[in-house]
Amino acid sequence: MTLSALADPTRRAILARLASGEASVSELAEPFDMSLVAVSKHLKVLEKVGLISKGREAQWRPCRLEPKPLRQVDDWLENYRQFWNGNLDRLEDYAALLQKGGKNDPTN
Amino acid sequence: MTLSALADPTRRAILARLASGEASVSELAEPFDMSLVAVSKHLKVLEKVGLISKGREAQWRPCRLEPKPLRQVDDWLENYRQFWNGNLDRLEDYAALLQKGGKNDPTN
DNA sequence: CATATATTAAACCAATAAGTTAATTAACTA
DNA sequence: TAGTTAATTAACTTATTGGTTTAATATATG
Repeated sequence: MTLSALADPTRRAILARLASGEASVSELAEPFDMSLVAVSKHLKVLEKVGLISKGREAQWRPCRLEPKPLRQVDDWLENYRQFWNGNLDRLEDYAALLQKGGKNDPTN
Repeated sequence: MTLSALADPTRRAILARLASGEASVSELAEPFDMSLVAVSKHLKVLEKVGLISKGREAQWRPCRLEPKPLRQVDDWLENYRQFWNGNLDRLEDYAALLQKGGKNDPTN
């Protein structure tokens, strides 16, 4: 679910924008060449998987980044990180490591 | 692309399997309750984004995990890692700054 | 050669995703 | 109260996705 939400470039751009602070729906929509409604739907997707939360301030719904799902992706990646930053070269070693501390898939 | 490929649980399970060593298409398909053809298509998706590569050995196509795209995801996550492994909740601090009319740089 | 095995290709189908426009709800403002 | 702004809901269209079954392509072996 989280990874599907992250699969869309518009949604990733929204997250990047929110990394520099809260923004309302129309502020978030402004850079994109699509309707406000479309952006609102993207925000709903992000909200459903917990990547953002929305507040209420008069008629605005300030959105903010919620990092927990991203941290879960990071945790999931941990299973594979040994493949590129490790000193290991052989698959058998990876297997041993994964047997020992492998995490299950937290992202679906 | 990469994230869309990772969005499917079957494909993530395939990657997890390949983390413990090469496997043929039918070996990879065995655990799943779907046709071999379906798994073959999943492998094609993974191959297209570079998450796996296929060799040739007689009539078998041994698949192996290719870590580069995963490392790119890891690099992308780096932009957000500050939000959860820092010693302070930057988002809440940033919100507080905005309330006071503070400046606009979340990275210092 | 004939047949079995491993895999891919082609054609098809149902469900989902991403977008649209039009209508609706809610809150502020003159 | 009337009108404007912010955002969501509803209904719809089109493209993509994930699966199916059947057919084709290689490769190995009796």
